[in-house]
Amino acid sequence: MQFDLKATDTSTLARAGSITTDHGVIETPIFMPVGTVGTVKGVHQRELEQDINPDVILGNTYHLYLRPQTTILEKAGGLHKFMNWNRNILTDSGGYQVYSLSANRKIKEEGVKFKSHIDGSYHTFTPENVMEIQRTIGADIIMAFDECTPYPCDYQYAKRSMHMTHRWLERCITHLDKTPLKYDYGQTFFPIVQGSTYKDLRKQSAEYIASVGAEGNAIGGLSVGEPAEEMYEMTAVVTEILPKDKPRYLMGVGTPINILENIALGIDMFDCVMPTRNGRNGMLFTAFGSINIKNKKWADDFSEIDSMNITWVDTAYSKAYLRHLFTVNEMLGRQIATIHNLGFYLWLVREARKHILAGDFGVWKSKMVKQMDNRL
RNA sequence: GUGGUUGUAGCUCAGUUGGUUAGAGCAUCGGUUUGUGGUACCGAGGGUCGCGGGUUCGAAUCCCGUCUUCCACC
Repeated sequence: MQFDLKATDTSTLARAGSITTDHGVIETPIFMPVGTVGTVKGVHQRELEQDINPDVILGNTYHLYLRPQTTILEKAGGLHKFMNWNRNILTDSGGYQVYSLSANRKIKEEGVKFKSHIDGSYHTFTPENVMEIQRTIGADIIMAFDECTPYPCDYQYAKRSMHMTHRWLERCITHLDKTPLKYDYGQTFFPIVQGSTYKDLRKQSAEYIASVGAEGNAIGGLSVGEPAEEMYEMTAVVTEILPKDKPRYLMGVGTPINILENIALGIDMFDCVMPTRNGRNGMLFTAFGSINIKNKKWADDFSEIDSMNITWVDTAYSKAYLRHLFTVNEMLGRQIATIHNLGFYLWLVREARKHILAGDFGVWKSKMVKQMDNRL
């Protein structure tokens, strides 16, 4: 993997760069659509490639490990071939699922014992087997196995957890070095900064993460319910320490505004379920604010979904028709909303990149944040 | 015509020997969603219990009349 920093904004810490892997170039800042179980829910490959057109999507170790399971993925020749996606894939390690499955797991130094949400069977994730699973899935970028702390989180727990995540990181790296690549392309590994919402822990964690010299670095444990201001504070502390010549990935963020604010703080990569999940539940994101398409006021509004026409669905369907599809619970409604939202998110980061390259990102960002902070 | 049966929220229905402010599912309206356990979740509005009378401290519930639904028999 290679990272080229093309430009840094004049008034903010925003950067434009490009990541090159064996599956192509990722222009940053980037938003990575989430494709948990080997599919970006509700989106055909053709729409994903041609209309939404991201350089990279996300997969999930926890879900893919449970189904279809690694034996199938190995027979398929890896996730790229299995799902017919020839661009980049990043896999999350399962650390977040351990957090969200909180009622059904036990975290110990050795690893995490958890109960499958599908059939109730017991499994264990350790830094070692998670590395092996990610080798088999075969994503271009694989993530360290970490503990994502909840919010709020008391200081002592956050500190202990952070140190355990650091120890797990060493085990991940040691084991990865012993585990050969399974396919004919490379994989790169990103460690994850933790430390909850405590500046001193974030600083300490960022310094430790930076010291391992990975090709890219991630920030985890945010966007778990903390106020946005607190998230920005943590990002600022961490990006100051993480190396400038390597990509920085803020995991799980966020709203369109969160993304712009964090780009301004020097983040290069994002992923979030929001455009897909909220889209499936009737929420549309636009450059002028969000829309709940289920609201009655759209029932006889025959105007196009989004006059900006970022993806073809925006002008192919009216608001009234899309509302009708949600009212009658037709899957097409969820598909249209998902395509629209992902199209918008990708447009947003591409615009951000353009403005960073042009040197006027700060001004543009302020205008967009004000404009998008609105419920239509 | 006779006998039985039915009537409770927009719809389909619960509602105990009569006992607080008559409930549910669906529908409607609004909200939530941040490294996807999400076809999800939370909340709100909506009822002269067919109608009229009676018994009772108290009636969706018991009695009478009437209208209505469906069934059977003439």
